[in-house]
Amino acid sequence: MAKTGDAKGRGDEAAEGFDLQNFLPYLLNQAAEESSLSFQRVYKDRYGMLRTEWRVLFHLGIYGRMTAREIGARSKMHKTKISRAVAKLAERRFLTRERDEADRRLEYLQLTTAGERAYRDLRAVAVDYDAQLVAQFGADEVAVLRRMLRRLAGVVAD
Amino acid sequence: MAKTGDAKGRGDEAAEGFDLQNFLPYLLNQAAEESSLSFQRVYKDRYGMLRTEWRVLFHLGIYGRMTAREIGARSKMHKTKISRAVAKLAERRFLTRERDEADRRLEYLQLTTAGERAYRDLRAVAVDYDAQLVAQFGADEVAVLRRMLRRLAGVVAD
DNA sequence: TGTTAACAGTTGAGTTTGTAACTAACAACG
DNA sequence: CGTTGTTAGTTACAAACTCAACTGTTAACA
Repeated sequence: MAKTGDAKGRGDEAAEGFDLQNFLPYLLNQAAEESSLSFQRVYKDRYGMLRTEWRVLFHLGIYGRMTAREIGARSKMHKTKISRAVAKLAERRFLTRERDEADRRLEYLQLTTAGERAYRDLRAVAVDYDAQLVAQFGADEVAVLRRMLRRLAGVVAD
Repeated sequence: MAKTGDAKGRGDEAAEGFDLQNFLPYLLNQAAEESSLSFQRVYKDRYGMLRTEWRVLFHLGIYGRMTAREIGARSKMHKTKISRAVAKLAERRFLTRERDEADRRLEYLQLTTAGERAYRDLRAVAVDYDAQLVAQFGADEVAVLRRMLRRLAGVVAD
């Protein structure tokens, strides 16, 4: 009933041929889910982490000591997600929290040695993943893909 | 502390410069979330639908009458998600369920007139979105992006 | 046939997320 | 100072998701 076979002369010719597999939000979600799977398995099985947690771990690992607010600004994750992720990471002794005495609303987060170790381990996996990807698609194509994704994500600067 | 400033001579030169904004699973998730937002607002506000629900709606709208199993095969959504989405759509009279008498495990799903109407409405929004995207990025780049995403998603054929 | 395996779809328990309201601390301005 | 507004971060509750177990049905094959 939806697939009429002759789409001409109805007033919605362009829409008739609509393909879900070309619709970008859908396609992006599919690709994101698929590409996350292998990496997810590692941080989940090896450290019992959730997506939000490895993200926080990586932010601290890469950029160093910072507050939850700064992580939110960089990652665009909602503050409640970050709050819970930080609580879990602290509980597992992957990070320490230190109150800013000048502005007592702020709390500086920093990886512990164990946190650093986990970060380096997972980072190695991520680097491998990227290398594999470049090998499969070619460096140029991957560069184009990254550039477009960054624009889509609305990342202006870092 | 993580950013040492001189990464040479440590044995992990490649990893030291690791950038989250280049890591594809992360980048894909960011882009997917961002690009889903505007469309999500429409199907949520206008029909009170969830992501899974518009997906089922679109599968039936585009490909016509089919079973939940087929939707799962095409979309790679888990069957419990589909089951619940179908239940909601049926409750709202957007689709009808019809048992296959030859194989009574199967249930054919089909959009009602109201379901068709909702589908066409949302499809128009999706088509607009795509047009806007092509205008912003250029048809060639969008084509490249789609092709790569399809490969990443592991879509072999349809 | 009778038994066992496989499949379509549903349900339930536990976990994670999203929204909004909350606490505590600082800022601005009369 | 003191009221009002804003910000960092947490918590409560409802909605949604995951995973495993379940029902009902067909298939396989001894």
